[in-house]
Amino acid sequence: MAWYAHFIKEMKEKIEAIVTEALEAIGVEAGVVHIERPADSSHGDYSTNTALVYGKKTGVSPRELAGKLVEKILESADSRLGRGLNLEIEKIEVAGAGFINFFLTSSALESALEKGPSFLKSGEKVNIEFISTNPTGELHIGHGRSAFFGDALARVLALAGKDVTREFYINDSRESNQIRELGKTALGKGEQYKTPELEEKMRAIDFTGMDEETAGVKLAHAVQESNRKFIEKGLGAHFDVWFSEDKELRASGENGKMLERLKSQNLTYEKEGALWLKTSEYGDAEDPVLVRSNGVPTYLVADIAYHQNKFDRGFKTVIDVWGADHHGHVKRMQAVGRMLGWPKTQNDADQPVVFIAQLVSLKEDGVSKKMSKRAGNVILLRDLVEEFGIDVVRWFFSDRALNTQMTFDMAIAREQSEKNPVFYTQYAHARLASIAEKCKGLKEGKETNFADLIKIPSARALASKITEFPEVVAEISRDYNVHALAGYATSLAIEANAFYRDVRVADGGTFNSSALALAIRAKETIAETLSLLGISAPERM
RNA sequence: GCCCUCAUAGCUCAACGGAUAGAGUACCGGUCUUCGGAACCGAGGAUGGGGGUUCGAUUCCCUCUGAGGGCACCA
Repeated sequence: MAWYAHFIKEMKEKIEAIVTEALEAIGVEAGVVHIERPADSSHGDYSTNTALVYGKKTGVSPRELAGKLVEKILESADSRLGRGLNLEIEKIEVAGAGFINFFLTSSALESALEKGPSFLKSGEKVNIEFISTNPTGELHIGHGRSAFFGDALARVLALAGKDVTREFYINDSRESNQIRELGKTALGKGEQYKTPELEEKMRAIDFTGMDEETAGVKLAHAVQESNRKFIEKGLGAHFDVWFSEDKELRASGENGKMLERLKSQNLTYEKEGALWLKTSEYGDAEDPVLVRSNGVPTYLVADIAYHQNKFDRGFKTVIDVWGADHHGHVKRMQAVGRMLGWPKTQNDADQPVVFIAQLVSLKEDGVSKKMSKRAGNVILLRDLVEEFGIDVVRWFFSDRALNTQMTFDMAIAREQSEKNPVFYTQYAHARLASIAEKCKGLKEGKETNFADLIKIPSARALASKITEFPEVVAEISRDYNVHALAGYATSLAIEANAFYRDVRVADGGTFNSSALALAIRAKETIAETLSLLGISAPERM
């Protein structure tokens, strides 16, 4: 945990500690102190708005308070923190409305770069379920959001030290209407879900003698199998568990057990021949039906049993990534969670933790259209990947927040794919790789120490930006803003290109060793960030 | 009718309540025998309307307008 410890546990927290201590020395009761990474490198490596926040409480102007704080920090630095502070922080200044900016010494930056990133393993068991498309057809572009968000989030959480299980829930219960409809189609008694691809799968199966449910499950498994292959090979998303509703909840009797439990705990009642669940007593808008009047359970029984199953397997955090068309179920499942006593998250939030991916709408000739299978205007994820490549598609879906409403225009997608920011980032990586390769055949030149190198602003900005990596990962593992990865990768590429412009690593027959080391760390950090997004970092393009 | 989400540059998107609201793309001007020009530098261009809270609001609250989604004995 060297680098992570150095910069999060030591540097960031150390600054937080000395600011807090300075506040107390002035006689201010200190609460939360925010330490940030300023966007502008001229504002230092770390920055705090403490004086602005506490200025009013002390009746002093923010700038004046900031000045006092800096004075206290400098005063107590040697006695309280020893010589360490002087070795790591070169300059503290008051700027703007009253910000206090901290500039690291070159040796602090250098040692951070040398140590490289590593993370503290918490081993907290996290389950993340995503995609979970019905086994009635192929994945379309709407599934792309939850697919790439879930996959990248799982990668980030795993890197941040959590024990992550990625899970896919297969809605293959023979009791579901979808499966029955699919069965009808299989037996030639319906048209639901029929596509050329589905018909091809139907021809490969002998349905004679099967009832609708059996035929539906059979066909669903064929669809599921090809979807699974596409998800793994085409999308590069890996799942640890493929959870079959039909086998592991219905056939195993878990659904029945859950139903009995709900009844015995007096959480249900009968009305109009159906069995209802009292979720409204736990914050839900209205009570849903658990068992229909025809005796068949609804999806809800299985969904409750499924989530209970996850908690029973020891997961502390249970995450679901759903489409916006399911957002109405969030409150319902969380009401069930309170009902059954599912544990809260570390931040005392309800479980399951649900992320809602806004739906994707289509645009053609400037006109918005609703994506509809029946109208035939569905864009399959498969087609997108085939046309643009997985890197472009992944970036396209990952560089924006999950709650943005994206409209998809194929013409714009084509135009943008050629000038996609992902190429910009990959290009910066390839360039750095090329430099490193070139230096292998050269001798080390003179006067190449790091302190001199980072006198060049772009070199310093690049070094500082690289050291942000573990903080970016840590922050995403807290706030789940996966799209910040794309932004970080882009800013790394921007800094790398500026560095390339200002610093010659290889010149004549020799190379600058500290510049080369910085270039290599930049290359590795870009690659690692892209890899969290599931995007490749080619050595040459 | 009720509920959820969203509205930022011509376009696609950023911005823990903070510093001059940032990128990419498009358009305009420049760099140019390059450690890889898929690059670099410069210019113009934006917070839907109206209130409120705050030292400070794109961000929080209210309201209006517009867009998407939900409100099944479908999943």
